[in-house]
Amino acid sequence: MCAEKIKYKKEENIIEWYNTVLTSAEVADFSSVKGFTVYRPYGYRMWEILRDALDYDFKAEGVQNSYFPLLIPEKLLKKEKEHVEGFAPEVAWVTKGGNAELEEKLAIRPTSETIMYESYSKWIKSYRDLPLLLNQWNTVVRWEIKDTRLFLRGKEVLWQEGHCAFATNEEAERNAEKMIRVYAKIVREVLAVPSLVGMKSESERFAGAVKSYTIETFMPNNYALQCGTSHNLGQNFSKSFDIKFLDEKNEWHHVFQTSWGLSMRALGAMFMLYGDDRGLVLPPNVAPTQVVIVPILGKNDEEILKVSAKIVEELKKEGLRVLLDDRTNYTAGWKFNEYELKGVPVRIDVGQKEVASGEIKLKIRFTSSSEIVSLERLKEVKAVLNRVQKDMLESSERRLARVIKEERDKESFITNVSSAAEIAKVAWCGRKECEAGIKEKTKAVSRAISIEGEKLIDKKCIFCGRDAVCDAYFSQSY
RNA sequence: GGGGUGGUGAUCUAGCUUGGUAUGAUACCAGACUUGGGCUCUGGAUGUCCUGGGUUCAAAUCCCAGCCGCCCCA
Repeated sequence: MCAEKIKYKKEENIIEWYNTVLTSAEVADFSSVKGFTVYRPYGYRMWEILRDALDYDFKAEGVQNSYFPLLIPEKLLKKEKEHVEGFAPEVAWVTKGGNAELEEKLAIRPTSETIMYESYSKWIKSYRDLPLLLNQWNTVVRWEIKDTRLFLRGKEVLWQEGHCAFATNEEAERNAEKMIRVYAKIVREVLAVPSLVGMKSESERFAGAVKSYTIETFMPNNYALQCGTSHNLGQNFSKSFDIKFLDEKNEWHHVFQTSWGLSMRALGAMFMLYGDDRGLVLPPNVAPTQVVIVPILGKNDEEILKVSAKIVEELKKEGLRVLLDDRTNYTAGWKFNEYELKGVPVRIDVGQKEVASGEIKLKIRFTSSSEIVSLERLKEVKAVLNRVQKDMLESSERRLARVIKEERDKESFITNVSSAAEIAKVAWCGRKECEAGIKEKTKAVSRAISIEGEKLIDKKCIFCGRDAVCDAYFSQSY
């Protein structure tokens, strides 16, 4: 309803552009609680679509949904040392219940490992109870000091967290890697966002994990954005929380665990990647409205509306998400701009011309081009949407491939990473001290360590010159 | 922590130097007209001018104190 003109250009002021586009497209809004976002129906619908796709794959892996409490007692949170040290600075606390001070303050979950694993220790007694594969869709609160960006950085995050327990390290490792690949696949297929899949370095690893996997996507300015993570927790938590099982030989063992999460941030990455100066550009697979029909009224209205309704009906039969905007209090031109702002992938105008010719034009948001389809062959619309989805993904893949550069020269590496001219792929020693040195020089950290098993592009670490043990990607991060 | 800058109907904003009871646009409501790229017209509703104090016949405007926001640097 409030389509204000976008006064900012994406290239000139991406932050203002981003905020204006998301708020005026009615995706999200700011609330009076600083750092907390309101997700409006149009934006929430996209989350639902992404969520359903993920949930489907989780269930295919045998994962079940569950729900654990929002509040975590302080001593429970403190049970795993590294974990609490990692999260302590950004935990929000509840200290009062009604008027009474609580005896023990309660943390609003920054993540649910601790509260869930307390239950796990009660539920897991035998090898027959394993694997335990649970997920929950919820929100977590992290009191980050840095300023808020809709979807990308907020104090309350909508996400899912999966928490699995296994009898062996091998199973846990397989699960952690499997889930990161599920994330990469869904983000790619639904959001048309390509990502780098890899492992986190020691200093970037999740607090309490043995190994962390990540999918990293990239903003238009080449800054990396972590979109999803999957952790092999080893036995760190099972030892702190005493999660043990008896095996076939009647011997006690601590379980091996994983946790993995993907948040709404992935949508933010998609908005950033595809939006333009006219507004959002949504990939068809995540668009709440895939096709909008705008009747051009004036003369022969009855006929025009009849044809419009028929198109809607046909497209719905094809399983498409269609909207007919027959409001009379807005002009056609107003609607054109409105749906471009909202990023609707395909628009069909139905006026006298179309009624007379029996042909309609599909206006494609992503390419700003048109395509003629006969009213008799509306099934083709679906194919057009699929092609748009594919084109979008391919364009981003090409861009990502262009931005990643293999660096062999230290000075060139420092220069190019410092200025965010590229994402550097380098041979690296993997040491914490070395990463700290790189960070000091370039302000960049490692985003992912390759797990694709390709050969090292060089034998010596790009930065410190010691023996390299991995290929790593370095870039500025959001 | 240091420096800068700002706070005016729902939103953006003019007015502030030189005090005289707040301007314009958008959005909103009603009606008419219109609909092929953000129509037009008429009418309407909406203000603790950040807060408190001071000066003055009179303060959005000047003075003092405070609160809040944003930007830059550490």
